[in-house]
Amino acid sequence: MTPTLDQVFSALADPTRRTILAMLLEDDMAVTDVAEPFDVSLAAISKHLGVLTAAGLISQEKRGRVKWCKLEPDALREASVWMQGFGQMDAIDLDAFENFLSKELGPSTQAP
Amino acid sequence: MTPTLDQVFSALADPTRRTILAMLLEDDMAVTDVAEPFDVSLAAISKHLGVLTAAGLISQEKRGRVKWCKLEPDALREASVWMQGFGQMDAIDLDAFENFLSKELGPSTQAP
DNA sequence: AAAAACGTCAACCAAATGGTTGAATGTCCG
DNA sequence: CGGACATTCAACCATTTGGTTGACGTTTTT
Repeated sequence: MTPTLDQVFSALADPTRRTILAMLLEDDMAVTDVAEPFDVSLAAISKHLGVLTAAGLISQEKRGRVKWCKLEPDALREASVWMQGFGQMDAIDLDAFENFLSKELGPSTQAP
Repeated sequence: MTPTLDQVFSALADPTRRTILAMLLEDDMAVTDVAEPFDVSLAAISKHLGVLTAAGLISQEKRGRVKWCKLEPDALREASVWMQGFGQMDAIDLDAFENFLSKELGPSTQAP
């Protein structure tokens, strides 16, 4: 089931979860190691990881007794595109945008 | 007080609020007019607008008995930058962008 | 085999969220 | 002035959220 914008944005709304994502930017991590720097229980972190997984922002793979957490940055794309619709054009690839425009406004599709 | 990433992302996590933002993309609107298409009470919409204002995503200016709501897209920048840190966002998904244009702005919108 | 490590589950709790209704406030108009 | 309109406030309710603790099932280590 593809995650919704609701899931992605509300997953990002929690500072603990954003920190976890930033940690995973460095490297894949086991659940216990993700939990280590935080001042909450392992179970709480396990729940956060469940939310991030449901939102598609990370994936989890169990190898032996260790469950590895891996960042899935592609899940941010849909949300990023939504935001860019509000004028954050400096954030997008202008070449790709021009390419899009020339395709849309090309000779055969030009509005009368 | 500058809004936090928490406030921005959790404001964006609600579909009603995202729809309101998309409506304000077209034009400034009065609270009553914002509420009109939704199937909830005016008070509920008023609360949503309060959340959006606290997040800095809109501003509200009272002129006479009418309170005008105006999109403040700059508030998205901080959140957008945070997401950019996760990479692979530079090549915008053109299909998704087109989808945004047609879905959020509506088919009646015409290019100038 | 027993112990330790890894992680989740279940039950519970407090606080936040999104919704309702009805009264209250302010403003325009006849 | 008095009424209609625009918006918020206050009190309330159900659900969700983020947290806890302790028990539990697996896998590794000794």
